[in-house]
Amino acid sequence: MEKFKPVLASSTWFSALPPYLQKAMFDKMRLKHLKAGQQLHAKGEDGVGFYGVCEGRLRVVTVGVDGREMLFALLGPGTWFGEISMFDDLPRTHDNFCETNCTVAIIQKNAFKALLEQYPELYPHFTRLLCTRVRSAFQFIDSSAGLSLKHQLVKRLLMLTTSYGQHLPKHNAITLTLSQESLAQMINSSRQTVNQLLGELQQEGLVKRHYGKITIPEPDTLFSRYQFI
Amino acid sequence: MEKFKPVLASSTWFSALPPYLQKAMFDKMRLKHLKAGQQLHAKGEDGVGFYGVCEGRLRVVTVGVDGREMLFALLGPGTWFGEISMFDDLPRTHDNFCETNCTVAIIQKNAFKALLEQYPELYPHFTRLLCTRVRSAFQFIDSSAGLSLKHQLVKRLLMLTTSYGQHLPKHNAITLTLSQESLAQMINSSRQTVNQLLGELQQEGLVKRHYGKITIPEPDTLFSRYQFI
DNA sequence: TATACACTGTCGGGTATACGACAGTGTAAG
DNA sequence: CTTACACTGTCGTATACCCGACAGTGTATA
Repeated sequence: MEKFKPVLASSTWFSALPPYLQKAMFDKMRLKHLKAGQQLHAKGEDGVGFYGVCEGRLRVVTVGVDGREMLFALLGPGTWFGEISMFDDLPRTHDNFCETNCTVAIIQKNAFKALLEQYPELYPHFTRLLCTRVRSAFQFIDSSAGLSLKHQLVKRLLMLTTSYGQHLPKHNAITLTLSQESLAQMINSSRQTVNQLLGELQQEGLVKRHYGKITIPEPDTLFSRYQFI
Repeated sequence: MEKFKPVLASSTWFSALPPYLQKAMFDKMRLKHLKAGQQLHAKGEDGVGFYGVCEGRLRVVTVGVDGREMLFALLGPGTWFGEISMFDDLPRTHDNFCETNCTVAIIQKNAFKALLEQYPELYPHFTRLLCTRVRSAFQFIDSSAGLSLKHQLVKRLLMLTTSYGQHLPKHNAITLTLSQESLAQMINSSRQTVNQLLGELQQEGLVKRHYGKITIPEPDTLFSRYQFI
């Protein structure tokens, strides 16, 4: 447990909590280990807790009426999630699988509510968290509606660089570990089309394709080239 | 002012507030009148207040990089909005225009923060509101990603019936007042295609097309036919 | 080293949908 | 009644994208 505290505290959200609240939350946590491929929770289930990723990577997925599954987000170490069902007592919004072996910290619903009761000053912090959820959902909508696939792709790449590379200086090269297939699922496209578009971006010198990886030499350049116009 | 209180209280969110909190909020409100076409706020502006619609209808819009604008939501009487910028002090997320002449109630940011300070028991109510925002954003994403246009269209129609017809029994016919053009903007499609798809739905007996209106004789039937499968 | 497997790169045909064009129809104002 | 205008209904063409197919390449395991 002790060894994961720095990871959990690396979240920009969590690190804004005053130390005594961080401690209060740590005290309510329990660890859970999951194998690759295992499901943490399913869409429609009752939410049983609030989670933080200690190690490994989780896939957040929605499955459309046609059975195709869309990759909604990748959750890496230091990511907190699952608070929505804690506040409105409604079912989970997404399916959630382990991509690798994972360790997650859990604060059970009872413990969560007890925390809020004991420390009502937590509320402003959670409203902040909810606001970031809404804003990233809106950003997601912007990026998946009405734009050409190429723009969608670029936007998604930039979202991935900021969520994974937030501790790094932005002007450094960033290498994303994900297959073209996964990228395609994120923008509801096909692997072949993604390959094609990445090829174009590579010719423009904005990305490099590797086996199972994509590197972005200068995220800023990619941003300024495609975010506008 | 007095005459709009019942409208503002008809919101399911607001009506869940205990009477003394409703009164506290009413006391902080001021009315503002706007002409058709006028802009209430723009994406990127600082948020100056929390709003409630008294009369008229507002259009919430995002404009993509290609300049095409997407209709995000229609806000009718009894709708509350604008709380996100109140909590995280970041810019507004969308453009916001009056479709008709409108009257809106405003709680200025200062007054809003004072309210929260005086009545911290408001927090759980606002977390509830934020949760509904996140959930409806997720629903929006589900409905605009990876589904056939026909499914997207049906989902959007059903969303519109629930947001406008929430006081009516669900099994009654509902008539939506919006052009096929507006519908097309909502799902990032073209008027012609929407016309075509509505034609198919009409042949299936699920909707009727009128001049500037669409009626859905049995929302439940439409739901059960298209929400699944 | 050999074998299996996952991922990438590329081609070509099929399809959904955008978009221009134009005629028809409801509605409002003089 | 006439005129203007917004909205609807329906073509045909162009095109972006999906998807099957298959060869090539990186990575892991025995």
